[in-house]
Amino acid sequence: MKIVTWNVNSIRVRLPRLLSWLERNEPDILCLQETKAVDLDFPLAEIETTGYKCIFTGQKSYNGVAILSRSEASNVIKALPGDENDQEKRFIAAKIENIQIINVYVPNGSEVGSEKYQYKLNWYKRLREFLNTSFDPKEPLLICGDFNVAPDDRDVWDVKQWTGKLHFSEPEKEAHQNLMAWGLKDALRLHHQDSGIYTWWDYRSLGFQRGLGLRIDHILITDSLASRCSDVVIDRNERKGEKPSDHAPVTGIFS
DNA sequence: ATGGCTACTCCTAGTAGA
Repeated sequence: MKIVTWNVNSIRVRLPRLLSWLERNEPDILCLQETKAVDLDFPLAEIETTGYKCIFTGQKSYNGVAILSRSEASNVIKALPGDENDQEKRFIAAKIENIQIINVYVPNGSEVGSEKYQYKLNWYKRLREFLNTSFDPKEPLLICGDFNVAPDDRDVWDVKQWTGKLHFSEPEKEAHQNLMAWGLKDALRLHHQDSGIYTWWDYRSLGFQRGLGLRIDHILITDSLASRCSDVVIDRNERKGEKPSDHAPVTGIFS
């Protein structure tokens, strides 16, 4: 069973690549972030022709999340509790194939110390509270997405350069650790310990060509799923060629 | 030393991303 997270950076621009990727990789569940389309503009018909079911919530210009799946999703939730009126569409969750799936696009944070940075830290905190009140870490639960945090020194291309910077500041890393402490494991780190494994590369600065990236897209799983997880693979090839997203798809493989 | 690109919008310049 393959469960994927991919920040597509506009589902409309990325649709040809998305459809091609689906056909070649046949994931069971695909969590997308930054769809950047209101629900009326979401390319549902094109996706449904592939045979995938799809749930989504979007807004104009920014954010937006979706889950594609082979089998039907149930218990769909499209906002964190209390955020039902928040314009920022960053959260979608559902039960699929007996696994509780939570797909998130954590706020970027803009600048350390800014209002948006506080919103990011607070968003993390509310996500943790949602887990506390809604689920049990003994359940098979997977939370994935673009977390906009590089968890440790191995996940940035230059520790010295990134120290204290957005995505790698101590409060952000603590917020991420606090989320994990609910009872989650970083699926990729169950299988790979190397530094320099990235999921995002800046369009500017030729980041990809120079090997300068960050690992900010994660698949976090409870123990009962960790025991079923045989590997996590990052599709770096998808960052190449015509009109790539700046993020690569990250695939968790489960028995 | 800087900044580079991409995608968005009541669109051709300003905002945001990370």
